[in-house]
Amino acid sequence: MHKDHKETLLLRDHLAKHQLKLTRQREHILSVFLKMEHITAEQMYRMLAKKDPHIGLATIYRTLNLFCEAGLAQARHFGTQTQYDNISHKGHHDHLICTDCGKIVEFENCDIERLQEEVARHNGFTIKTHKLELYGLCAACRH
Amino acid sequence: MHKDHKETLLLRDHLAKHQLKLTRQREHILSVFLKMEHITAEQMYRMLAKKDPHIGLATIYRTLNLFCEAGLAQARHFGTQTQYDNISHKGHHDHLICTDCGKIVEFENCDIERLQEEVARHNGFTIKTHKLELYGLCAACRH
DNA sequence: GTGAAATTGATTCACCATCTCAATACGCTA
DNA sequence: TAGCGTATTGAGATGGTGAATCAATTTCAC
Repeated sequence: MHKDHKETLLLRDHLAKHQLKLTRQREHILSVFLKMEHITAEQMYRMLAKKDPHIGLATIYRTLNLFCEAGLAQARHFGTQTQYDNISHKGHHDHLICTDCGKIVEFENCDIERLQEEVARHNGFTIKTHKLELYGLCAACRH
Repeated sequence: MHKDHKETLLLRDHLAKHQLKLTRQREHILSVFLKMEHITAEQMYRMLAKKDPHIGLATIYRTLNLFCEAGLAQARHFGTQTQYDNISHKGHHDHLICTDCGKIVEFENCDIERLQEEVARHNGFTIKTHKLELYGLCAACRH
């Protein structure tokens, strides 16, 4: 008996509800996507090139947007590119960025997240995701 | 006696320290920028067209990036465009953004800022600035 | 299996931001 | 304030991301 991921079922469900079809390409893209916390279309393209060299970039963009509509992914603009975050990876990371040497430290802080929820509720918003970046000097560059 | 904005002095200081020059274009762009809380290069271009029709888009992009380096502005990618935020509008650094209609609510939360300092100190960083964006649905778009 | 309808992928397109480079403006020095 | 070295400008070219096009192909309900 073959057991599918929760996300696979979610996708099948979305496809069925919208008269969409399950294709070889969509399966391959999903299987790569589920392994990653976040990915860009270009990254996906390079990763797929090994197994299935003929999947076009257009299909990847379309499919990642489909994942967003199906509730599996979330698009986030980071620099000039779009990152597609895997929603099922709940551990969000925020970034400390050194403006001098470019070093990046990832962190997570529950108290901050709780306060964010509070702010959002106070303004009538329901948060889906967030981006927090702290810019400054790391210990090494302060001297 | 002519009294300059704090931001004008900050810009002059940055220019002097980096062997850069104060030009008519930079002055015009600064004067428009200071009136706004945030602006895109395109918006700036249209606003300047009235007074100084021959300022090129390239110059606007270069100058807004210069403002970022001088600590006057902060770039933020929203949708496909880049917003340049006026940092001097203190207490309006952070944003609640509706992913459906694009509505932006600005907020400030001292507790969050204090926790950010704490996280930074814990990692040996000294914060100069930060960027916090919460994405979700506003009250109207939730239904 | 058959056929209507969705999907694919090579390519083109649209858009934003940056780069190029000759012409020009700034500002230091005398 | 004139002269000069250097930064800046602006028009256009360039690059890079993501979306649109459309003929050929694949899926799936029957």
